[in-house]
Amino acid sequence: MTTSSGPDRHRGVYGISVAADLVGMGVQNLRAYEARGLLEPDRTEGGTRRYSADDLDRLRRIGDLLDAGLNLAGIGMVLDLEDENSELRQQAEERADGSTPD
DNA sequence: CTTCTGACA
DNA sequence: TGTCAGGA
Repeated sequence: MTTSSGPDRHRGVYGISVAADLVGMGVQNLRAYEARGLLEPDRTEGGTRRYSADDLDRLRRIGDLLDAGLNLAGIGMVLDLEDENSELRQQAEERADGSTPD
């Protein structure tokens, strides 16, 4: 298990500067997205943002949606719908035990 | 690292 | 509208 680490998908430990570098954006952009409600990274005791791998993936989605011509307001709605759709699909998977409609 | 304000494409 | 830049 190597130091019994929890799930590494969420609660990742990425500082805002490293997260901004990974997504190729400025730190100010990441804060602007959070101000618009596009994502909500974890906050440490000192108030520093902690971006997880899931947050990094969401930041990349923001860049793609921005390139698609959407604005921060529209991106927030899309992200919210995508998150809801993912959850609905997961619940549907639990009900369909081994059906695999595909 | 945080937040705010200012200016630019 | 979104991004970049500076200063506190």
